[in-house]
Amino acid sequence: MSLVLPSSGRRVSCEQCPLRGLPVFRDFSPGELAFVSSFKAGEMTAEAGTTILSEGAHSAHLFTLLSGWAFRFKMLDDGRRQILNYILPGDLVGLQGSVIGEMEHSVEALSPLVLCVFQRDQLDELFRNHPGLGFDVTWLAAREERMLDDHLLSLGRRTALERAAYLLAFLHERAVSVGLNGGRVTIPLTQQHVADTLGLSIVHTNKTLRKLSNKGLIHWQGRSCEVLDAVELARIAGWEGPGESMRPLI
Amino acid sequence: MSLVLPSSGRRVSCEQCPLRGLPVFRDFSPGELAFVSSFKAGEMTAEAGTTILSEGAHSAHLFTLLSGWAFRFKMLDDGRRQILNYILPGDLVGLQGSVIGEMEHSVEALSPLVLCVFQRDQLDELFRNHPGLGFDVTWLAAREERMLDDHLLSLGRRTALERAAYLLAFLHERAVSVGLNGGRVTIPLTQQHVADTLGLSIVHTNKTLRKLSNKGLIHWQGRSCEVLDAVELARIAGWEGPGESMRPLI
DNA sequence: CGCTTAGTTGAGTTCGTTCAACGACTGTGG
DNA sequence: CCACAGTCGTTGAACGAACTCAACTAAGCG
Repeated sequence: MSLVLPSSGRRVSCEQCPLRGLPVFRDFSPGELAFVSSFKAGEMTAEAGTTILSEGAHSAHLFTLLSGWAFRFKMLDDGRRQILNYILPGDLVGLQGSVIGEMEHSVEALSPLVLCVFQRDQLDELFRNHPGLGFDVTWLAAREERMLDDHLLSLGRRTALERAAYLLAFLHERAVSVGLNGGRVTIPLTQQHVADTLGLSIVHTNKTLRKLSNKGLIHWQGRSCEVLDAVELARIAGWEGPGESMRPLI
Repeated sequence: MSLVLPSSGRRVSCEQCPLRGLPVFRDFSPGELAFVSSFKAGEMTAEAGTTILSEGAHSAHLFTLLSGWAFRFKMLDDGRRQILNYILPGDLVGLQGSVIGEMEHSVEALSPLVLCVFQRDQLDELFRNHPGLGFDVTWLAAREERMLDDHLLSLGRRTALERAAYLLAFLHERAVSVGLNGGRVTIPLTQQHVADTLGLSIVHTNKTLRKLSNKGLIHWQGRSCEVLDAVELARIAGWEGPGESMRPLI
């Protein structure tokens, strides 16, 4: 479980960023792109299982995930864990900590990661010289807020089966939007992660996933889940989908 | 249940704003204050029970709550309701809708409200001409995100009693921070609101609140709850508190 | 005075939990 | 190469927390 610290060597230039070409991300002006490029201090890689940021830390960095899957979580004193949201390519990581100060949640890698590293103290400059990008940061924060609203609705008012269906439809949709569908979508997590996301015990999570499996909607194997019928999952959950158009990529 | 639309008449000037003097709100520069003042298009009042913003709407306005209590919520098709968060004086209302476009939740008044009204399309100007205020908007979005993280932890991993204790300690703390403590703190909500916040049935909510009542931690009467021992409530919930210093007021 | 809303309480049921045991798979060291 | 431990997933059985149903009180309001 090693974590490679910010390297000066840059492998992916912002102009050539493989994410930027995706249809979900809005076009940036040359000026914006140049600033983001200069904002980028380097790259960081991390193995699966690594903790990227921990609760209580005052990180000097802000990240954008380039590739891989990660998740944010909080814990109670006695060890109970709640996964708050998942992080996919194109997502900002550590904004809360960068803006307010101390982190109040931790971030862990589900798969090997590559992250773009930004200096927290250059965020002021971003707001000062590129108001459009400042607005974009707010936009991304509002998007995260929306996802959390959806999760709250799920935890508070959906049954176990509906919750599981929602989560998998949600992750499927996000994966597809960033092009992680080589024919099929495979989500790299364990049933323990699902349990800690849905607020269920691991035993009942297993039985619930089995029901979805028996209906032919998902296929669980090893440490990952393949979504076979996202439309039916969304229908079971009564989930409308993200209703989201294009978004910025910083 | 009438809702008084934006009036040109301004009763409270930003410079004289009764909230601005509170110790939780950071000082603004004269320039910032002048801009916020010009940003303010008017005021709006609403009676308890009024819906301020509804899911699916494209509101041309953004608000800051001046006085009163409100809440954000979402509903499933069959009527199940989840309260997402509460809105207290000094909070921005409708930011998600203003930034992304369509509202994906509704907002309802718990008590009579007074709101400052801003024009959504002047938000660009705010980011362009006052980067510090732009940063502040992001700061407030990150703060909301934090509260939602806490709520998720609660719904996912706390017992009914812990959840209730957390909610009341949380609301108490927020009320105190904006000076709503005339000796004691009284929260204007019904047990149905508590149930829809905690993800519990109304019957079980009643029995849970009764336990807190029997311990002498709260006093329920009429359509409101008085918090008697916020420290013990926080201890039961295992809640650290908001860990929050000063914040901006827009 | 009847009507509505909010809160209360008991009884029985259901959903999700804990406890326990087991199989499949992976990596590791002798 | 095998023995072993560790992780992950699976299933049954018993238990408990939270649910639904139902009935009732108290307060507010026309």
